[in-house]
Amino acid sequence: MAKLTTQRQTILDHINSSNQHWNAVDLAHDLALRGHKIGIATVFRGLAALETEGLISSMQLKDKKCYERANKAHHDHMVCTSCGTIEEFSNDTIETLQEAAAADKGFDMTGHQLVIFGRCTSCNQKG
Amino acid sequence: MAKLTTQRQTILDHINSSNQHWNAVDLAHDLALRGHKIGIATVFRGLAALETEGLISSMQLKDKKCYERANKAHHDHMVCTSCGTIEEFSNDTIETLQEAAAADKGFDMTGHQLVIFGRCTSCNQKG
DNA sequence: GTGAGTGCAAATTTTTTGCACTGCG
DNA sequence: CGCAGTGCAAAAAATTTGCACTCAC
Repeated sequence: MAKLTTQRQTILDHINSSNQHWNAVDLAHDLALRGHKIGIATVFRGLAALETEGLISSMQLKDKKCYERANKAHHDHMVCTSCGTIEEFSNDTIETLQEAAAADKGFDMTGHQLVIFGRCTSCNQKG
Repeated sequence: MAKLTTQRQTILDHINSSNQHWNAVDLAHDLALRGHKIGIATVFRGLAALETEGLISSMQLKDKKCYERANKAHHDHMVCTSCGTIEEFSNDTIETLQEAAAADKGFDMTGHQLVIFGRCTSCNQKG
């Protein structure tokens, strides 16, 4: 069991008190703005430790890993390619079909990642 | 319309004549082994150009972009976390449900990425 | 000769690592 | 003391970019 140090507590609180998806760099920057200067390596290691403990979850985008609160039901993500907004959605049928597809190929499925790209409602309205 | 130079032709032929998923670095290395030394930047630019022309397709993993032949029906990927093998699968129902989920959120869906992680058959047998 | 393409090396970006140092039990 | 955690700076790894050079039309 990793230690929940002051820095990690700060990181955890910040993630828990927001509904956003944070990547290490942005989170470190935002914390610094609020007076919590934490070394970037500590943020990376802290996030990994918190995820290992199950205190936060993550999703991987091509260029960065984003962390979010853990107390949510499983869901997948929709990313707006225009403004970067991340929305969540879930569909049990899709989940089931994925398992079936894996079984069909003899895969012992351990996880999956489904990301839908597109333009969100507000970006669409802006043209 | 980009030019199909000697280098790009070489890259294209290599991808078309194999059923594998290539990332730029591995492809450049493999081509070099076969006597086709192409600068890594040229490989990156060539792959991007070929994809723009629709001559090859790609999938994005967290740490690298993999290119494959374009003359295939749409499919998603299953990646073995043990040996790195990439298998393909497709499921129309999943595709449809994704569109429905996007529409439900008011997203103008432009693409998606579904990757299933797990252990492939042969890795499972090895224990 | 003009513009796209090439190759090399330097720069970028995200994340990891080495290492000396700090803090708590 | 013993050790996990921290911070900084250097290292990795994939990809991009600046720039001089080459080549086909």
